[in-house]
Amino acid sequence: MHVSCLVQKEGTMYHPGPGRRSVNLPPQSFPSAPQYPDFPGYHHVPAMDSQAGAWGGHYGPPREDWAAYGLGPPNSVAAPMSSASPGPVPYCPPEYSAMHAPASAALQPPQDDMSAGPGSPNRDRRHSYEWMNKTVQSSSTGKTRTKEKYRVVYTDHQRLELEKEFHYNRYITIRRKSELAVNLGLSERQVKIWFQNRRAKERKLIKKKMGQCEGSGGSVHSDPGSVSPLPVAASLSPADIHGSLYPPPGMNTLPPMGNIQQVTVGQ
DNA sequence: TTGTGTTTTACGACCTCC
DNA sequence: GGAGGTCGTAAAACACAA
Repeated sequence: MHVSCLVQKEGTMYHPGPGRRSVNLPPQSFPSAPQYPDFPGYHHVPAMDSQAGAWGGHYGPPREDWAAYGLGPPNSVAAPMSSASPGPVPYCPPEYSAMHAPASAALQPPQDDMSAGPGSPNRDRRHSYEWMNKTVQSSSTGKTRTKEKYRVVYTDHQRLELEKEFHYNRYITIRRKSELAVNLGLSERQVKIWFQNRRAKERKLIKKKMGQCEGSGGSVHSDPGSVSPLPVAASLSPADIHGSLYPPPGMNTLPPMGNIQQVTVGQ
């Protein structure tokens, strides 16, 4: 498979273009300095570079969608972290670093309202997460619904920061999860589920695009060793952090959760 | 408008790991 | 047992054509 095939298409996913769900994001610039001081385990893995596939392949080409976001390190939203020690450099593919905007300004404050102008599709979403403190039970089905509404729509700012975090790392650490939850006004559970859904979405997209590539004459195996067919293999997994190969292609493996906790807790 | 298809949250079931 | 993982799915939110 040629990853570019995937990237090209995925690039439209969050592109604030004329397509549906135009996010109307304001221009933002984020500090480019590597962050994640709390997570020294996310070192850059040279082996992944050599594989030209993991991140490099899948996310190699500059993504216009992220450029449109003023792509930067994902945790720029976490103002408290900016004051933390720089710490070890997290995993960051060269291509990603190259895309970083100059560290001219920190992330603007959550401007949920900013992008929700009269014509913004967000105008109805603002503060859509205010319901979040209730736990109700569905009267009809008996299913427990943790919220008053079945689901809420996250604000563009929330999604942007989550996407940035995801772009930076497919697996969020406990600590980052907590920080994101606080900074975005979400629960940790929501952040966790968002990442789960996001990974599922990526897998789905890649699966779909793999089929398209194959159908269009492209060979999935044309670049052996460059990238795993599974997106999870293209991400930095907790096991990668510890230098192990993860996951075996096509294997429904789970990240060693204990590793995550060991890495993130108590630092 | 309305109907339809897609995407986005949220959950449950089941799994592995500690 | 609890944590978080994937997978499948429900249903709201959304985009768009008719």
